[in-house]
Amino acid sequence: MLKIYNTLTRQKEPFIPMEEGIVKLYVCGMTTYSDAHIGHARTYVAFDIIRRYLEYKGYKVFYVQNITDIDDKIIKAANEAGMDALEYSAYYARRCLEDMNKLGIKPADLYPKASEHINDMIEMIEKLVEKKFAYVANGDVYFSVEKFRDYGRLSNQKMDEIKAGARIKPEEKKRKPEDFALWKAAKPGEPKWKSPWGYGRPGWHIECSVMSSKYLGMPFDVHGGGADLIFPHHENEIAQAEAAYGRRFVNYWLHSGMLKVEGEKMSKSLGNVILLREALKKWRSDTLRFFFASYHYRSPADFSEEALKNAENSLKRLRVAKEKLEEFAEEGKLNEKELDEVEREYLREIKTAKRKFEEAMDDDFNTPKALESLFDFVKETNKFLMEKEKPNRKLCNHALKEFMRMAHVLTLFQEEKAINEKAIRKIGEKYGIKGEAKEIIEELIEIRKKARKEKNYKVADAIRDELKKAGIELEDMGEETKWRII
RNA sequence: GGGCGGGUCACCUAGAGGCAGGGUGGUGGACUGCAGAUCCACAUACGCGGGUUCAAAUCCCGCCCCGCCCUCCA
Repeated sequence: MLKIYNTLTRQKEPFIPMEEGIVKLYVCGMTTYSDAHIGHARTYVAFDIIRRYLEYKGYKVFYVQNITDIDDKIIKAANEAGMDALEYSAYYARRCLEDMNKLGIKPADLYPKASEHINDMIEMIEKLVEKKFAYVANGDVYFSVEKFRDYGRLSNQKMDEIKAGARIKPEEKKRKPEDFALWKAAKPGEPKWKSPWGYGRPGWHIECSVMSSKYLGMPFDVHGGGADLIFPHHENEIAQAEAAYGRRFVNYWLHSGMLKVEGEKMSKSLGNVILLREALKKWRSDTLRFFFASYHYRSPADFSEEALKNAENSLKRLRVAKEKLEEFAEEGKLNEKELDEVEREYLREIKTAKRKFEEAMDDDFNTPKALESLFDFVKETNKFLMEKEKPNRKLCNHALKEFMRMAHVLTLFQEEKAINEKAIRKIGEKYGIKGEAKEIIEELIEIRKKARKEKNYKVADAIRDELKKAGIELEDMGEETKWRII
């Protein structure tokens, strides 16, 4: 039974979707006025894993993630760059999705853009005005927070506390400080759309209420986002949608913890914002994903050189075991009757690991705990392969399949590692070998084998070192030498 | 000031009344020409001070420290 921590109730609740077997998931996407940073990466990996686990459990997941392409910051940045705001945000939206793709995130089913849903937003705002939850002031439209009784429930704040922190900016025409804009009258140099209140543009919060309910219905199952969005963004989303339609908006609210860098918060003023594309130059995407998976999604995570190095080493342990299984694995139906006692024991361990994995993930997507079961699995695999010179190939195949199913939920081992062709060819040249990188490696291993036989360890070690620098690790197993990409 | 989440070995991270789990790193052993990988073993941890309890990392109170939010941040 899957249990999920619901921000709305501040406790873990059994997960029951509206429609059996189907999960409707909405996650707040990016405001695209610059490249994605590793904080975005953290959030979207977290929800990618959540989505994958739901799919693992057999749910059909419909995943919607919006793109905010109308926003003060976009307009400001575009104006500074002398560009059209929508073109500017489209450019960054493309880059952000590209980066997420490189990170290895499974794309959402739909990426609706705010600018393409203006009419839907106007409709919802009209409804709110009609129902007196919103008021028009000089071309602006504001939501009247005091009209919505439940306001503050998600962020667990009392109204007077919210009021105490609220301000009215000079250009705003709202009646109460806690009110928020649904529609803003156009100013010179801003993108604008025609509305019943004159030309203008939507406020930020309305797009999510509109697009999520449009594509997922109301109520829908899961709404997620970074913890920084709980207030006011998600609080406002609830107010808008529930006031407009008079019924519940979302059943489960999920929030991912914030990412720090070297123990400090990541901020432009500290100058420690790390862009995802920069991080990807330094770390492999699967290292980054392992790193994110090694934290529970609700906890704050700390991006540090040491922690990433740690992740890299840890992941290698999993990978080596996986590759060992791959060597023996052979398609075919596993016949349990053919197994001997050692093999049966291994089969039992596989089942145990899988059970523990599911228990961990069922407990509010506890990925660090789920990783434990993968490491258990690896230990048992290593022991098993150590004991069996010729392990049952079907059993290895079965083990590999089970392992990969779990690993894939945690976003691991999705892509084949590429050989650094250029570097290998260069080494090949040195030894007078031509051809495909793989052939070069095989030949180098032959040369080295001969050298080792002659106890010419200088040559043998040189080849090993050079290959290692080119990303190929050799492992001597008696007579045999195996290689792997690192 | 208010709301929320934290402080667990050298490092990263689970656990939330009953011998503190996993990974990285370290040390020793097996294997090895060496290295790597692997296995076995070992060491090291619950921020501080009170309280409740047969029993507290876990519950309560106080304090210190860190992070997030408090009107447009994932």
